[in-house]
Amino acid sequence: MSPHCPLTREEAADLLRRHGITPTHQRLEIAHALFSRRQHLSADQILAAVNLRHSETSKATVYNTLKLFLEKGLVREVIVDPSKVFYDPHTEPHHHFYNLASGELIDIDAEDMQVTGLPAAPAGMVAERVDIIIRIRPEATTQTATRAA
Amino acid sequence: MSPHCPLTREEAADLLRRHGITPTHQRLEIAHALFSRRQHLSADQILAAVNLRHSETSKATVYNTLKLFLEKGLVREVIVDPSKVFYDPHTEPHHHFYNLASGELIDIDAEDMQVTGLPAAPAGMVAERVDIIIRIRPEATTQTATRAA
DNA sequence: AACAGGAATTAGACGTAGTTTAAATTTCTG
DNA sequence: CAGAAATTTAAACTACGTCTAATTCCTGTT
Repeated sequence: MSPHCPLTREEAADLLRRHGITPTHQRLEIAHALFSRRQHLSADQILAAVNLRHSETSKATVYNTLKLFLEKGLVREVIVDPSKVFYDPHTEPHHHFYNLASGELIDIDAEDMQVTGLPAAPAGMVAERVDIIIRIRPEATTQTATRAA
Repeated sequence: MSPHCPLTREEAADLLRRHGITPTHQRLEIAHALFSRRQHLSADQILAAVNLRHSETSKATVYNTLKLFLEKGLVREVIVDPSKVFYDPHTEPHHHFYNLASGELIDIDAEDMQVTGLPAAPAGMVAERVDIIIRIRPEATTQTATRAA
């Protein structure tokens, strides 16, 4: 596992600067929320986390900042749930388990996996990223839908 | 390529009945939209396709029907775009290219590919499905964001 | 044909994630 | 400090999808 420590404000500011982002108060708060805990959070959850004590950051800023972080390669979007996007502070190549029951995401290191037989991208296209999502669910809770067929 | 012919109303009705779905007029229209063209459509596009000539099917029915088709295993959801869900009439195991520029989805036969080193699902969990999405984009249009870092 | 009853459909109100806008505030620079 | 540029903000807005309650359709019975 990579050592993503709780990180101080100094370190967070440095991280932003290294990515060409002016470290404002709000951006530091958001960076802190994402990088201190090692989790996948939705914009909603980040907004809540940042304003836990006293409201100090607006919804617009959270969305602006996440988009900025995304462009600068600081975070990744994880699109697994039709109702919301998750932001992933882990940017090295990796994949995900997605727990359908709880909505929880679990990282899978890409090094452990091999994909062969990947077809080439269509003419004039380049592959930007390969995402593997394994949707999992509790063993006991069997869905009736399939059995009915 | 599997032979998904344009299919007559008779065949469509049969397909629905085999999946335990009462074939109503609206459901046949929707099935036809999905299965005659071999495409991935959003609910929006299906609504438009079905009502091309004269409006005859409501938004609520399109959503109801797609959910029903999903439960009965007639279609699959493809979640690649944060803003809308695509419905895929192809239910055999396969994966997708997702064209970030155009929003177009292209099937990749699962037989051609091999994934090794897939970790086991966490205790008490079963894998329901493995989705592989290859995000592609036009070669020429290079994004500046990565180079800036 | 009349009718009862359940399934399917519907318009329109609603909820919610995310975007936009225009103004206010902060930050930077000379 | 003045002025400009960048950032943040509240609030209005858009769009996908859901819900509700009423209506229509279908099927079997008499």
